[in-house]
Amino acid sequence: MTTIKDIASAAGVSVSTVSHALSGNRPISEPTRARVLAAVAALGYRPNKLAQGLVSKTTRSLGLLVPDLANPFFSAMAEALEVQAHERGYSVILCNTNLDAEREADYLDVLLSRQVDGLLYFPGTSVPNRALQAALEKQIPVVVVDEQIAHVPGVFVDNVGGGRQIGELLAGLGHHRILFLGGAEALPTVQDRLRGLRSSLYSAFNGTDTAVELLLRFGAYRASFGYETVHDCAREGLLGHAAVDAPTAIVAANDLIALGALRALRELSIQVPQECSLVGFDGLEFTMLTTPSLTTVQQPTGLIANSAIELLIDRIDVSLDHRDDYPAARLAPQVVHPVSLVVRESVAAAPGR
Amino acid sequence: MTTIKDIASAAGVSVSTVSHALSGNRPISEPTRARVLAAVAALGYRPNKLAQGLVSKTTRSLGLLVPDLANPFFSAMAEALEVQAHERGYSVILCNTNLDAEREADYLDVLLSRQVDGLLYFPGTSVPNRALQAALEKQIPVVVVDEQIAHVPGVFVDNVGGGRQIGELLAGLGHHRILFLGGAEALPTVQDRLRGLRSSLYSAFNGTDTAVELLLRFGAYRASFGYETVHDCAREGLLGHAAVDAPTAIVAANDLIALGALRALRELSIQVPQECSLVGFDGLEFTMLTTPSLTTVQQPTGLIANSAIELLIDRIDVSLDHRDDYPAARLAPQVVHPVSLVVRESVAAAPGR
DNA sequence: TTGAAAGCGATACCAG
DNA sequence: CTGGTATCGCTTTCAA
Repeated sequence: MTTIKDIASAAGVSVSTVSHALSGNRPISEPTRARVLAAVAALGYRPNKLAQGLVSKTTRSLGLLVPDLANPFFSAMAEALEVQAHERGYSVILCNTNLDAEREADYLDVLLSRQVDGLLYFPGTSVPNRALQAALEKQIPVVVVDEQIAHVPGVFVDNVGGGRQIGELLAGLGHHRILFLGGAEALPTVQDRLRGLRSSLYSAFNGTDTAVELLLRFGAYRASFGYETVHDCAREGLLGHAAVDAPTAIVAANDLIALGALRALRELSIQVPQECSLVGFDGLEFTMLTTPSLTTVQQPTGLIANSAIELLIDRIDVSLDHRDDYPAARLAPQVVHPVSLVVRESVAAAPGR
Repeated sequence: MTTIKDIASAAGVSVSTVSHALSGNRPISEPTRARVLAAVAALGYRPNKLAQGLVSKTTRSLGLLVPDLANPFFSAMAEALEVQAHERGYSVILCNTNLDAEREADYLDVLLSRQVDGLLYFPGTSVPNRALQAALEKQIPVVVVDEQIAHVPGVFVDNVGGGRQIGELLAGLGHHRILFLGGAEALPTVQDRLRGLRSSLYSAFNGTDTAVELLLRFGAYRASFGYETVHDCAREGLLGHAAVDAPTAIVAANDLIALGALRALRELSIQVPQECSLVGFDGLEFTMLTTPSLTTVQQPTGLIANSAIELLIDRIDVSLDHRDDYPAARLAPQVVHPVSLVVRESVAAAPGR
């Protein structure tokens, strides 16, 4: 392994000269710099980031805490975040928390001991995040992605607005009996999407003689939840051809749930969208490939990643500059991105209208 | 930030004692160790991995070079690999190469300067991997995942066998005109799957008066390729109700391609499986949720990840022990996992038989 | 414009 | 069983 000393002797200069020639932190005469650069190229020198980090107190690395890469939304976000980070010269340490508080705490330890400059944190769960709190106490820059947490900088989408758009679409088509398949009940994203849906439905039918009926089921952001719940509902007589007053539309809190529901509806021979409309959330790629293709709310993953990295790196820079009076700079900016409804085949007018 | 010195003074011992009390590298009297541990707990001390790595020449970190996390197979593998690595005390640095040789080289630089102990490498592309060669020359332990590369340790599946199982299933159902939708033509995984398919078809129909007709199309491991190619074929009169001697089955080189193909077939009103059977490869979760559900070859992602991490860590240990006579230990073990065909709704007997 | 030397936070060797 | 100290590879004053 070739070190800065090797370069120094090869170029016939001191190590400080080499260091400065490479960092540009002080003027170096052109001939000297050329000799250094030549030696670097000749010996294939690569500065040791560990040593650099040890003295500079900064590693240009970020920790990415994500609940579950098997969820395509998270893997899309992970990809986008990593690409953005790399463009700005940061490396990403990947951590699969599996929604497990113990694992989270564990990872936080590892990341801190690896001296990461900042944390990208996906809550994904509704339990009060001890790990997140610990990180904040350690004064390490954190950006929460995909969820709003008070007093913590974050990037997320207008989930209420997304829910509202769904509601407006469905109300306009005459749907007023709707089954909502949520993820975990306590999840803010689930609650927000539901809130938007509910409010737009109520205001749409306000003053008319049709009553809004919103049937709620909660579970998890997984296809199996959608699949099983639809079958459960059928078994309970809430859904199916024999059911009276069955919902005419199903709104899933994310695309995975919708996918599971779609499969179950097919098994129950319930025609989508003729007998029952179906809407997802996230805008995953596969939603355009299902049969029927899925109406969904598109999340701008690239933009989210963009703002998240920007926010985080800004905070890192701030905390570097104001190492002492850090609390003074303690703003908690929140970036909200709009979402857009993508209407596809899975939605039609309510039957009998 | 609290350092080992702080612990030493807090516990009233020397730094070496603290170090050894924590590492267990030499006997420490019980009372002393207790005092050290108490101080550690009290001050929330976490050893700085940078400093540790600088002296110990090992960082317990791995680089994961993956072409594209948007592909669910890769994200499933990434998740499994990271979980395994974490269980063994290793952190994973995520790198999205996007099949771009320049990015790969770039990442390799970063990873080397970060002193990773080893590399998990997904080729994903067929171009001769300069980055991989460079890594090998640097003597850094590498394990190639998902593809066999001569003289490089690797973990992959029996793609030929998977192709053969597909061929046997289809031949048994009377399919002898088959459209194969490959990924990139030069990809070994694509070639192997095709080879297995072809050989089993030929041997099944050998000696009969039915001729095997295998139509080949190559493109990329993406849904859009499957979608567009099926439409192209229809436009060319190779597929569709008007086509004479249209293939009775489509074999896609992976599940994404199959998903795209399924959608296109639906748009062409070609019934799957009554008019055309469809088979994928990878065994992604969504394949059981499509309509019809997809027959596919299941890859054991967990097992693959397991062997890959094991292989890599073994090699790391070896290269640590034999730092000098390393080439002597230069075996290139290759682990092959079997795959299993999962038969679902998308396959039926060839029409008219 | 350049060099010498003091650390960064840990490990491990050498004494005692 | 414990303590001092050189060292890892680099950045960064401080002097020249």
